[in-house]
Amino acid sequence: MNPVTEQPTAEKPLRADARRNRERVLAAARKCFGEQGYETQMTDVARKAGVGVGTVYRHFPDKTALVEALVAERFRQFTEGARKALEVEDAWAGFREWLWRCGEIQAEDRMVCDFITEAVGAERREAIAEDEGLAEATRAVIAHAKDAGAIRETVEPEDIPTMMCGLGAVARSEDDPSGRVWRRHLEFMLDGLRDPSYSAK
Amino acid sequence: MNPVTEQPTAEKPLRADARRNRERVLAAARKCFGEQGYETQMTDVARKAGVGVGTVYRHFPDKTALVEALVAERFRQFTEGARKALEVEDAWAGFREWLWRCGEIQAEDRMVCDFITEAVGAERREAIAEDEGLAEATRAVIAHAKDAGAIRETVEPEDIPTMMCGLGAVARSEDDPSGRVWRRHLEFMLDGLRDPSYSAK
DNA sequence: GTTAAAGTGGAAGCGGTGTTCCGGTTTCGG
DNA sequence: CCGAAACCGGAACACCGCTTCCACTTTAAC
Repeated sequence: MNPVTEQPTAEKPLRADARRNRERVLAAARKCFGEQGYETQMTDVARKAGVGVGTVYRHFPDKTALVEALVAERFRQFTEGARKALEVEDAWAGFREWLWRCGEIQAEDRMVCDFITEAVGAERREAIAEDEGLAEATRAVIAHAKDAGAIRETVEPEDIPTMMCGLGAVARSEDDPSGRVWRRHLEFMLDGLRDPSYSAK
Repeated sequence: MNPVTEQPTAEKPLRADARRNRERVLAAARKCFGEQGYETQMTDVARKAGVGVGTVYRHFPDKTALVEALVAERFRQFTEGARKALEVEDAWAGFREWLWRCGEIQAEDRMVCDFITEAVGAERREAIAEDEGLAEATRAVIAHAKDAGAIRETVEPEDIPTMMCGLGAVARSEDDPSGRVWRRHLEFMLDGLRDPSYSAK
């Protein structure tokens, strides 16, 4: 009744069919956008999900909202990877494995590549990174790696999104089915970040 | 008269006004595409050039043809830079300056970034690189740098287009007016390519 | 100066994609 | 079991940008 009490957090339970369809749409979207990136059409998603376009729009106000929902999931995975990196014994190994994981994720999801390399304004990108705890987690990993002397002192947290941008552009390349190209690219970049005087403990 | 003699190389001199307009279109296109990349509209180019769209289409069959004409110019600059790299005394300095120059070019032309990172199929990209002598020049620079021990033995010519792809994605970023970000990125990549045991002669 | 060929401008055509709208259907509390 | 509310499907709509088309203008050869 009181419009104030239920203003921002107005969580209303979805009807059974609605909840099912929402999942179907999300699953279909993950697949379509993962393969075709931003150029995926809303109609494709609807068809794949076995629902009408109207249903897609009922759950997501527009294409951007759907895309951001998908991308947020991926960003959460990036964050999770960063947390794991902090727990690895050897700081360099943790750092390296984290970026590697990020590469794998990009390689198997064209949408996240498109998103990171462009597709939407930088503000949204940063907002989502912040929301999903990625910005903070990145700072932590960098600090940790620096403390251990694993990466150069000149490396800054902001260098990571930049690298992900470059890596994303490479990873979404259509003619790299084996992933050989992006792996080489990442390998060179890691060499550029590593502190030359570091040796695993 | 004989259709055979003038078949493939049928160079007909353009009328004076046509030649003038062609130049205007090219100049306008360089500016528009340079700033806005592939999303530039044909109408924009026409307006900027002070001609009708029809005139643009008279000189270039479609948008792709216009884009490729512009990009070919840039690729020629890449090639030219590579040739200069071979003449520099210190192999590492030559190599480094070349990639730096490539970065500058990408930073001031969003279209070439779009082209290198996507926008068109890889076949066209490779075809133009071949046409403009870039592929060959790249092989030469890599070989030269390796001979001098400036870059790691593991570096291959194909790694350069890959790096340019990543660099292009970074360089076209709208929020990097000073170029600080792409320069840092390139610097790290160079560190990854450089042979650790090399010292300038 | 005359005329045929070359060139021009820009309105209209067209294909493609995100989004809306609403008659019909499903859910679920009472 | 009933009815209101929530939900669904997909045709229709709206918009946008590349490309075409042709009546009109300019060039340049004779």
